[in-house]
Amino acid sequence: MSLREKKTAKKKEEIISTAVSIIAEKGYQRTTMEDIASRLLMTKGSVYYYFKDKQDLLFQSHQLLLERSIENIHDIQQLDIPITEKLKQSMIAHIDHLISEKSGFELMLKPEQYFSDYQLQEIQKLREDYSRCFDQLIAEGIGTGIFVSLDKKIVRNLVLGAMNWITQWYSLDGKLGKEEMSETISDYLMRILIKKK
Amino acid sequence: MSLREKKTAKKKEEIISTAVSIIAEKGYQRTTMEDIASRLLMTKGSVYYYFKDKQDLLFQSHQLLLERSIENIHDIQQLDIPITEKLKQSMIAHIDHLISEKSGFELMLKPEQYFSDYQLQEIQKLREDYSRCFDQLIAEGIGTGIFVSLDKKIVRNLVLGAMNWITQWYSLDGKLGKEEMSETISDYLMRILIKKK
Amino acid sequence: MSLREKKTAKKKEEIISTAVSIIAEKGYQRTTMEDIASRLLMTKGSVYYYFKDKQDLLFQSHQLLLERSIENIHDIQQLDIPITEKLKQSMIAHIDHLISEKSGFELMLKPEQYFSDYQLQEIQKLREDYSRCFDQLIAEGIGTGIFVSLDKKIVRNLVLGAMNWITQWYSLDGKLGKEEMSETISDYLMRILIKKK
Amino acid sequence: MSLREKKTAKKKEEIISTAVSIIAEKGYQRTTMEDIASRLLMTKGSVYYYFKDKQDLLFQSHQLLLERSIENIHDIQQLDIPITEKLKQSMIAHIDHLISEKSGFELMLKPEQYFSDYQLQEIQKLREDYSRCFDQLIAEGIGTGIFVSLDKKIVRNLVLGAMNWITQWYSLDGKLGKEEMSETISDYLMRILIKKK
DNA sequence: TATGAATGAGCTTTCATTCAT
DNA sequence: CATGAATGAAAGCTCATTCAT
Repeated sequence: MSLREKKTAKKKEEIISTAVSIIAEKGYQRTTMEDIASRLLMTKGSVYYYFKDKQDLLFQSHQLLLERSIENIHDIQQLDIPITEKLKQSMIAHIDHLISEKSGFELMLKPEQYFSDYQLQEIQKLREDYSRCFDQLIAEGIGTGIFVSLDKKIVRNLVLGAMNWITQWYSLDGKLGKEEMSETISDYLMRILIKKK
Repeated sequence: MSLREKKTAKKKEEIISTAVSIIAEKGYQRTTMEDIASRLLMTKGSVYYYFKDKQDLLFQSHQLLLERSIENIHDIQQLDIPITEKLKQSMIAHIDHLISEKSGFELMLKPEQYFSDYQLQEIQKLREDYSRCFDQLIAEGIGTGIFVSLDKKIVRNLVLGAMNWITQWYSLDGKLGKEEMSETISDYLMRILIKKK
Repeated sequence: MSLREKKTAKKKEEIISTAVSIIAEKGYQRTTMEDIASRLLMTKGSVYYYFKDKQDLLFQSHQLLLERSIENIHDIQQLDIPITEKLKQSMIAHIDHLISEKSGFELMLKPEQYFSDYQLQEIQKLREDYSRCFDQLIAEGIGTGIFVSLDKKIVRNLVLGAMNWITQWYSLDGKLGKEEMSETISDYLMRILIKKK
Repeated sequence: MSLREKKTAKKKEEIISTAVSIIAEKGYQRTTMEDIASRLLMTKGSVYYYFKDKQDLLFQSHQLLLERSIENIHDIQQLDIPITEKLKQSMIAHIDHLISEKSGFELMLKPEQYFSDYQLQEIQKLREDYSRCFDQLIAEGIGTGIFVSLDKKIVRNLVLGAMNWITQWYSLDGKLGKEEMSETISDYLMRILIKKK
């Protein structure tokens, strides 16, 4: 990658990161190109130099977030820890990611409204990658007899849903700190899978 | 209520119901007053005869849905069945409501972006009412020693989140029917609370 | 005039009087038929029973006000008092009328914007009638050598303009009462015409 | 001021000047942004690039006109001519300004209907500045014994009112030219103040 | 007569997008 | 590369007016 390309890439990431946070605050529709540009001390025109259009910016933003999430989970899967621990760590990572990015939760809801067919495919691929990570952990747990034998897709969806909802009710000023909260939540959710003696 | 008033009320409900379903499909911002009016074979002007502005229509729609949900739950609470059964039935009712209304999940996310201060208060009141129903069931279960003694607010939020997410992944064309699905999900979620033997 | 006709006439005057005062407050364009109807505890539809359209209501309102002004002046002209006194009284009557009606000063400005050709003619006729009264008084004063021989049309216009402007700056809470104010103003304006000794 | 800024400022003045003249013709409410834009061979959108909204355009227009009027009067006050002459020149300047700009007389009437609180304050400040100029001239004339000792605020208001009304009756096609007319009017109005021998 | 309901033309405003410089 | 300026399509909303009942 040439110096120029690096510079461009860096600028793009800068824009994406700003876009993500504004969109997370205000929602996609309510976020204007002007909002994004002005927070970056740029002009709208410049943003269009880096991104074809608003949707493209959105797409690349979403893509980046998903890729990072997947990396997080992959890293955890490499660790040499018990399966229950792996699943818990994955949950905690998911929660942390959500809270720190307050990421475009909105986009998760109706991606087909925001993305073109091609983009949608890419997004779906990434989502499936992500889901598969969880599925594998669950399957492994069931296989080794540690988890109850439930429908793994349903469990995965329930767990992800329960976690995604957190951004709606968790506020930092509450009594529980971020770490305790993640711990507690993952413990509670693990109860779905853990065998009763 | 006079005949006139009844007719007006009916028309309002008609509009609300159409609005709800279009907003559920396309999202609030993407739904135009024109969209709503034309599906009702009305003109925009007529819709404005019944609702002050778009936001007012949204507010009243959301309010109605919440009120209906609360009624559902209240009805279940009156039943003479064991606490576990009550909680399960409430979950099933919640899921059914979500699926049949495909209701504005979007609005649950950032109500402060959509509603005025006064409206927000009303909405919060209703939401709290609703949450409280679940909290009471959980508290009762813990009190009678049937449920594990977990933090009831957190459990409630996890359960609601897990259910709300359903609209994102559940499609009718799947293998499981609506009833089986609700059953399965509520069973799985009950596992969080049910004591291990 | 039958009873029915009388009732209708009375209702029309009621509407006109309300319309005049709201239009005086808010201006013609900003005044909606709804404003007028609701202050009368009527519905828009009813107002349309009495007046063809908004413009017609405006026209008849304006006409009525002008006719009343003309009557006032005519009455004064019949009095058996010196010419200077007659002119002063006329001024005072004009001022009183303005202040009590706060009447659609706005309409005086660009009648051609508000009225149809036919209506405009009627209005012009009345205005000329009114102006002529003043002109006659001035002409008489000049003829009898009491007033300086100035261009009577110009003087008349200056005097009327000076008076019409009053509504812009005179407020009842000032130090001068309504009567003193009319007195003072007419005195000052008479100075234009009164001969220097 | 950079070249860019100058260009922008010029464009703004261009828009203002067009807006002023259309508003003077048709009134504020009847003037649409489309009217203004199309006379400038622009699109509405472009006008909104320069002015926040219609009201803002109105405000800046009114402000500019007032500022120019004040400058005119200030210039005259600097001249080394007798007080009577100064007052007459000021009147003539006022009349000329009115006729050439046909300025938004409408706005003078009910500014509180058109402007926001902040804007109203600014406008009031300018109006007071302007009035004060006249007041000072009158006061000086009274002080030096050349003018009769009348209430200077009332005289000022009468004089301004008489002049403002001119736009209603003066038409260029009359027998008197613009200059003669201004001369005559100022002479007549001066008679209010000039001492009788 | 009176009215509730409906209509539609017209207006203000927003904003993604383009493009000459 | 960056930007100021311009554009135009679309949206929300208002309101005079009509009309069946």
